[in-house]
Amino acid sequence: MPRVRMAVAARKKPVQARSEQTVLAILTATIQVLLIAGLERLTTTRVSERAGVSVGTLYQYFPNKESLLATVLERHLLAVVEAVEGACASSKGKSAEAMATAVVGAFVAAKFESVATSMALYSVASEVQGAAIVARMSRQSQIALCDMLATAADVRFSDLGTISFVIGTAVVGPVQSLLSAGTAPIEVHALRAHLTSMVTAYLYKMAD
Amino acid sequence: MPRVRMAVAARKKPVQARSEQTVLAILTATIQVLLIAGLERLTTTRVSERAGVSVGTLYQYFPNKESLLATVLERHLLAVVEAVEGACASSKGKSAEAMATAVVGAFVAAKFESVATSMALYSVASEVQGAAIVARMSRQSQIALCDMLATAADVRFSDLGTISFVIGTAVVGPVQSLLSAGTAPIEVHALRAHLTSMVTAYLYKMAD
Amino acid sequence: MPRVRMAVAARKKPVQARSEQTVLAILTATIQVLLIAGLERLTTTRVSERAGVSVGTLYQYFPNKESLLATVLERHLLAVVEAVEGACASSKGKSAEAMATAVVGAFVAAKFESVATSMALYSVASEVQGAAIVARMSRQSQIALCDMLATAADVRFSDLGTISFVIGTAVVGPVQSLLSAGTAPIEVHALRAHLTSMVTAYLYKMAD
Amino acid sequence: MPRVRMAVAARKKPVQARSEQTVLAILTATIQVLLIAGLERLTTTRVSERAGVSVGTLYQYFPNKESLLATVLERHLLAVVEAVEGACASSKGKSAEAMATAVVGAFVAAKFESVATSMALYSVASEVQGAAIVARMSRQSQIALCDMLATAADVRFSDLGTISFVIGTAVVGPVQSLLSAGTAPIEVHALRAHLTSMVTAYLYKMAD
DNA sequence: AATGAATGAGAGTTCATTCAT
DNA sequence: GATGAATGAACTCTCATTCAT
Repeated sequence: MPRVRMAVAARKKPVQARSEQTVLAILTATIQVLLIAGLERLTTTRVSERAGVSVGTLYQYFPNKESLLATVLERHLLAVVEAVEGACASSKGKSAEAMATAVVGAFVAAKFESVATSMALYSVASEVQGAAIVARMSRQSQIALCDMLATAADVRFSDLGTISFVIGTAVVGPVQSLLSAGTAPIEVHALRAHLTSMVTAYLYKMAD
Repeated sequence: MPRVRMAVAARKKPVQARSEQTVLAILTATIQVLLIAGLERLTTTRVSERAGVSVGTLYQYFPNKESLLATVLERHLLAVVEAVEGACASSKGKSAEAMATAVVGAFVAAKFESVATSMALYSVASEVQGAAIVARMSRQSQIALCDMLATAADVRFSDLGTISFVIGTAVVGPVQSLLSAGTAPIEVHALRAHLTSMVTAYLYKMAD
Repeated sequence: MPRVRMAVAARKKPVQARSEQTVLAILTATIQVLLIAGLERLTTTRVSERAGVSVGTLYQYFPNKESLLATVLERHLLAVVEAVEGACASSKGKSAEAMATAVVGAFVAAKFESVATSMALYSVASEVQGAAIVARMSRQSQIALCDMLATAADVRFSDLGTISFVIGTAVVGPVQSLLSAGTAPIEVHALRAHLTSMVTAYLYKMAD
Repeated sequence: MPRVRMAVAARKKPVQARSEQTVLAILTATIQVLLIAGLERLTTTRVSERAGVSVGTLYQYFPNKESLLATVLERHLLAVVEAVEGACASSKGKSAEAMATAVVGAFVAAKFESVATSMALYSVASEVQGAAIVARMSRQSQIALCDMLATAADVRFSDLGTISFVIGTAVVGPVQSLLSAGTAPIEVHALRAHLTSMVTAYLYKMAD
């Protein structure tokens, strides 16, 4: 998708600077339009207007609308996945409880750091194209979870695949639900505490 | 939507029967189109064609496309919620483990009973209108969870609101993820077992 | 146009009574819908609903929507023309001033007797079909004017055709304008007086 | 040269020129379709086809069908009103007869200069939106008539409001009737002569 | 590179009319 | 005769995308 951008990146410094700035403006505008107007009313013209460029310019950087949305979604999910991967990497060899605390903390922090973006992308994620990206990212973080869990200091797991799948997907629901709820039914720190407890309890229960 | 039907109800029995049949055909066709073409390519014409009726007929029963999708979504979620409510009602006074087993079992069964519908409605649920319906249904089942958990024979909970929120939303993620995954990473019965374990472990950990 | 109605009329008394009642209800409903919703939003369904009959019944009396509107328009214009014809007939042999007074008075009275209908039909009159009816009715009253003017006691006219055309069409504008004006710029009786003066002055000026 | 600043100014000229041409083509096509097909069969597609542009282009310049028709109507009426206003302005201080001759002449000339347009817009004028435009334009020319009549050299009027209302609306009927009549019942110059006589006679009769 | 006017397929929706009951 | 569900052609309007400038 970001074919053009990458191709240009390696060559011209000033051009790249301008391009990068333009691309960023477009991506930011996309999220804003998503929040203000919703996915259904998101049009390429509206995005380009908000970004302060012409439609033609938008199409110079993104081959079509779909790729624009895919890029926005991917960038967001990548940030979340990287946060999770980071937590996994630095928790290797620790106790299962420490692992649960680190991973849940990283995930919740990443999601709530850019609440607006997270909310805006909720609908994009369930489009055909979006679901695939979500699945890919999901798999990626499950691998990180697997790697981490195998090094747990206090316990040993026989079915790492299923366990990491369950953990990786179970924390998403509550967070998304809290994000999209108009009036928050519970506090963020309460959610983090509960999810940590849940994952911890689950891990020790599944230990051999 | 059943506005016309109700108004007519007192007068024409056979007419109503045909109407109901027509409405059902349209709802079924909607799910099929959702599965085959996706939300983006779902058009009222496509739905009516597949239902074997004219577009005009579709609009005789649904004021607009949005209401059609909302109806389909609501019907499905209502079935799921009712399954959960049923499990909650018949598990009152039992142990926390029995409760977890019953609720997770009911939820997974309901979702996998109509896999096609569940998958098809994934994208509808994240539309503006859809999110509200999901939220409403979610709240409804959390109330049932609350009522049930308060009667647990072996444990007592201090923060029922948060606990039922977490349980109600945490099981959704893994199930949805499994449904939308092209190739199943794990088995359904394994998922049910793990989710049951997770909820059970979580409940006993949160007990006072 | 009123084919069906006439055909039925000659045969069955009770049927005719019911028919006439139904037809009248439909015609009345048409005017009401015209006033409430306007020509653009007038649908046969809306008219039949308001008339308290089914669409099918409407189509039993009027072959199509156009004929319904034509009938309503024709009935109204016929009443106006008959009023003018009556005034013309009973003013034969009188002075030009008496003629002007009688004709203008009859026309204004007829138009303002059913203000609602007059207003409602304004738009119908300019449809293709409507324009023809208006033209026909216009011609009919011009003939009456001609016949009357030829018998004027105090003056004699050489170009009766043109004079009756001008009189017949000149009084329409001010009346219609007053009807459609939201806030009346002048009073009805002032309008009648002015129009009478205008026609009188015109007639004596055109006298040989 | 300072590209950015000039860019807007320099670009807009040719672009605007083309736009103006496109808009004109659409307006002309609207009148043609109105004449050929009538208001009922005037569709935005039909208009754009005749204008040699795509529907999308039409909607780039007119937000909806209604505004297209309103623009066409307003342009025509404005021309007529300006003709009347011109005649009024240059007849100030003259005799009432000179005033009548000038105003009737200007009105008839303006209407018959663009016979096609005049005829085409007859039906548009009676639409909801159209009636308001007609009323506004009507008022505007009545003001001009008032101003002029107040300066009459040979007579003085006590009820200028009513008189200008009657004159302004009375001349419309005969002209419109002549325009829409398939076969002309009278000649244009005869109409002008008679209307002038009528208005002149009326004015002197209403003089104090 | 940037622009934005032009495109036109296609979407949602309406409504005059029919016809089985 | 009366009914009103069903029909589907036709309409208005949108918007992703292109391309001459």
